[in-house]
Amino acid sequence: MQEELDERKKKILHAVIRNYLETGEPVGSRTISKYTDLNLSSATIRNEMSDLEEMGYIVQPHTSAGRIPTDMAYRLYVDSMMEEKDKEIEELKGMLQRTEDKMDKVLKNVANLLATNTNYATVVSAPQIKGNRLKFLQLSKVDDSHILVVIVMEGNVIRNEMIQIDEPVSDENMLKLNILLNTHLNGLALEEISLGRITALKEQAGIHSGIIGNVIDALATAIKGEEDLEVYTSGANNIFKYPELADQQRASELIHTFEEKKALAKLATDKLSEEGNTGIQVYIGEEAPIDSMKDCSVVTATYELEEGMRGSIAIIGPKRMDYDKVVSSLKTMMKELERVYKKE
Amino acid sequence: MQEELDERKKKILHAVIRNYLETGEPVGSRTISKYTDLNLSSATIRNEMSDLEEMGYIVQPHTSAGRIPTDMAYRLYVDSMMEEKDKEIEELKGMLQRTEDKMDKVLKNVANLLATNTNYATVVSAPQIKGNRLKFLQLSKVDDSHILVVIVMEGNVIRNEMIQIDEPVSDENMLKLNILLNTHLNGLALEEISLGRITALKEQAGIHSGIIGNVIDALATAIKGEEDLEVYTSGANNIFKYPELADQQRASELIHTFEEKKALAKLATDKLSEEGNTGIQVYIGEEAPIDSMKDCSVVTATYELEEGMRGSIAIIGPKRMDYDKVVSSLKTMMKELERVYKKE
DNA sequence: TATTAGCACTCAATTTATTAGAGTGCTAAT
DNA sequence: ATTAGCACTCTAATAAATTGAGTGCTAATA
Repeated sequence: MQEELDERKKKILHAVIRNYLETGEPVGSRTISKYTDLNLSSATIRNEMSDLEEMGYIVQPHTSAGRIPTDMAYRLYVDSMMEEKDKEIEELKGMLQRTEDKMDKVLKNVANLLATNTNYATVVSAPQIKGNRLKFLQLSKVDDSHILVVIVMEGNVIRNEMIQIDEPVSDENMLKLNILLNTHLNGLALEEISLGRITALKEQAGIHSGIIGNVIDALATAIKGEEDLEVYTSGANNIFKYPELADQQRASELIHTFEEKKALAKLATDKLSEEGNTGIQVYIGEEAPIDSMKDCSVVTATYELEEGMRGSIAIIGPKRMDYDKVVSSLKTMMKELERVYKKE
Repeated sequence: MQEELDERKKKILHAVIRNYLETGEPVGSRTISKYTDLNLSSATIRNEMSDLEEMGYIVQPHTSAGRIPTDMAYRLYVDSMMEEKDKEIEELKGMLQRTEDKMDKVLKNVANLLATNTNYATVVSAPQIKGNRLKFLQLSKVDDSHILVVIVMEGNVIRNEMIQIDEPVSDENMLKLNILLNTHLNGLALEEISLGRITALKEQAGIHSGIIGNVIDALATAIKGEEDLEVYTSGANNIFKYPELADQQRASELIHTFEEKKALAKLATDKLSEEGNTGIQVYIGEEAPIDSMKDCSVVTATYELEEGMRGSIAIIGPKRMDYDKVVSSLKTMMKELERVYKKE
């Protein structure tokens, strides 16, 4: 299909897209003829548009209507026509400044900021830990039948697990257990905790060897829990601002997807694992890996807090989303996020 | 206004309500005349309905339409006409059986179950701790500039806080700090940690008195964090199943409320603090304390896991919700929840 | 040869008119 | 007290008419 577009066609296509982004209505030849600085009559534009349609960049929803851009046109637009406009989003900067240091609050905040700033729905996934190495363990006696296991992993991710025990453990023994476990397990990744090691540990634990098993289980569930990914969403109701998404069927599905969050997690991690890609991805319509988003565009970005701690942000809106703004918002936010977070 | 309703009027009103619950359409006199076992002609019904309208129990959306119940009628229905029908919901039982022991997972699960079972939107608020007494503290050295504070409160609620320190602390000193803090603070509620106590602690801490301040701060934020209430939602998209709620305006507002969760938390705790009320509350229309729910009914229930650990569940649907089912679902769920949770 | 004015034609969307039907209130008969 | 019967009302559904934005094509123009 598409031969190269000459300069004029590009300009016209650009005008059609921009106009459609603003209005959400099909764009007619007369509009373009007035809108652009090309000074061409509507008839000429019509001819050109006819060509563009043939090439697959625009379509008519019905015979006597204006044109709307196809996914292909958006793709072209996103790939080549995008101009940065950082200025508008400078305001975002510094808004993160005085936030708490609790990661979940920060991320929730990021989602909110982006959602209100862009008027699209936003998804932020918490960073995943790559290696999942154990930094240290801390057992504490809660009461005679419960022990609290605090697990600190690399990147200072902390998990708590409560384990039940049959008979009380003396304070000295608690101390011994702590030392025993830490000397043997610290610095290990989950995969490295072999059955052999566990048996060795148990032998050394003497009377309380049963507890070792419990601790290992706790460790496993904690690390596993770490894997099923926190996701923060905001601005889901923004979809109602775009008629093409707001009808019941679609809205219901989208809201459901947002509530479920599972599919979103997938979306977030999808490109995340790929090679050193800190870039920005744009999925247009069917390109998105989620069914309910067939009529949306999704822009995702990957951020990295420290080596191995990477999460992602996705912004979901109608296909006619303001790609420029979204992309630069994301860029600013990511820079800001990394800056704030790395300094502490 | 309302004088007492005679038996027949009650029956007719009941029929109107039930019918409207099912269909969502205004109910005409003929329908009632066939539907009930009263064997009255439509004309008679008409007369009675005219009376009921005058009394404020039903209204006509327009002159030549059937009648729909007013909030007052729903109120009457809920207060006096409700029959239990536990059977249908037996299936709910046991579904909680094999869940994990992580509170948040369980509650999320409860929300899901109720939402799918009732087809209404569901909100579950995590239990709040009444006294906020400190069970014990545990300081652990993470690295030379960070100490992890693990805070265990009554009811085995656990919080982690990371504090920064200027100079490294030796292992012995860590141990001393731990003992010092625990001997002085255990069993205290936040309000009881006076400035006097803090100063005394600092004196005894010697070189590391600065850390004491940090720990107290950590304690404060942890307990404060405990206060701003976790809320789990599910089935928000159920509102699209009821045309009277599904129009853009309303849907958008509702979804927003659901996403925000703040207002919901309010809703949940609203009646919670009141006297030993383990009962079920029904808010109809304007009765609800949330603006966006003017056209909804809200049924809330309070559950108690152990002394002082109380949370609440709310189910939100159209005014014509199936009150019977919702109430008995809630009852079953609450029993189940308390049973499962109290046994461990 | 590229551009443009002009015009007939198309088709969704809006408006207007028409009809159908559900439901009421009232009256007179039972 | 109840009910059959009928005129009346008003929404909702359907059909018909109108509007208007936009197109494609052709012939004139630069």
